Amino acid sequence: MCNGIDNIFRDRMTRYSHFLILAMNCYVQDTYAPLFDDAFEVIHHHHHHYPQEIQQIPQTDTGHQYLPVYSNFQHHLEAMPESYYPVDLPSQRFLEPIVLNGGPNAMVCENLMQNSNRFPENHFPDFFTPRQGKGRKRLRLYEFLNESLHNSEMADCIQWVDRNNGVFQFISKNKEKLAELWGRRKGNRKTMTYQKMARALRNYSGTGEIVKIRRKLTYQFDAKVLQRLVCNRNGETGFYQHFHREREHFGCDNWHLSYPCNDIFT
DNA sequence: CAACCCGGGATAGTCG
DNA sequence: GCGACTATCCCGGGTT
Repeated sequence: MCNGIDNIFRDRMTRYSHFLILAMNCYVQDTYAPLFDDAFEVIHHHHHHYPQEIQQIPQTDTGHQYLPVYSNFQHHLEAMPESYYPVDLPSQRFLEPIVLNGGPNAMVCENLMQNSNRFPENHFPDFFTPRQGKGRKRLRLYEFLNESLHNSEMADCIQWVDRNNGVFQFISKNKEKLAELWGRRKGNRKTMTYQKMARALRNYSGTGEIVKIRRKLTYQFDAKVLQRLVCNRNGETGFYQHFHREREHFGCDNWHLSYPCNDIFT
């Protein structure tokens, strides 16, 4: 990476220092490896030239590093000042969350809050929003719909009518919500609507991935497409497998507060 | 009449 | 830079 870019990132790397372990935690899961390749190249370079700044990451006498518990990465970074996840540095794993209420840790709180306030608004999501850049296959609408159909939390938006034949139906009340999620997932500037999403679905009629059924809000996957999607899911390559691995990995009920997939991927 | 459906056509973003 | 592909966006109009 060139020096110019490195200079641009220099200040940012300091700001993000306490966030890096979180990023690395994702990195080792391999799902987001492409997203962080460049970032870690910069970090590595930065650490070589500015080790004193990286060392500003607060650390405790237990050898653990504290990361603030964040919520709502998607639009605004909100650090909760009293809740922190200790991170075991060698393994890069989150430990049980703790509450810091002053004492020797007050500095840690203050430091983290100070840093978190310096995060540029709407910049954090850039790190976590799964881009569809080089080397990553673009997410297709029908793949997103298939994902949603297998997500119980989306049952109020989309449901199988005849699962064996790939027939599904949008729920009228929440179809706009699903469309909005699709738009956000793609990183659209404007809000996706059901009407626009349905237009994209109608485009599939030409290629055959999905066809319209003569019933309200009802569509059908092509048999071959459906088979391929099932194979992909069984191959443990889908997002939700990753989603659940992360949940187990963090080993805590409120893991989503520090790694809010619900927001990231919607 | 509202909700849904349809398709044309311009435009945008990504990828090879 | 270019073309293919896919999706977005807007629209007018048809159907249920």
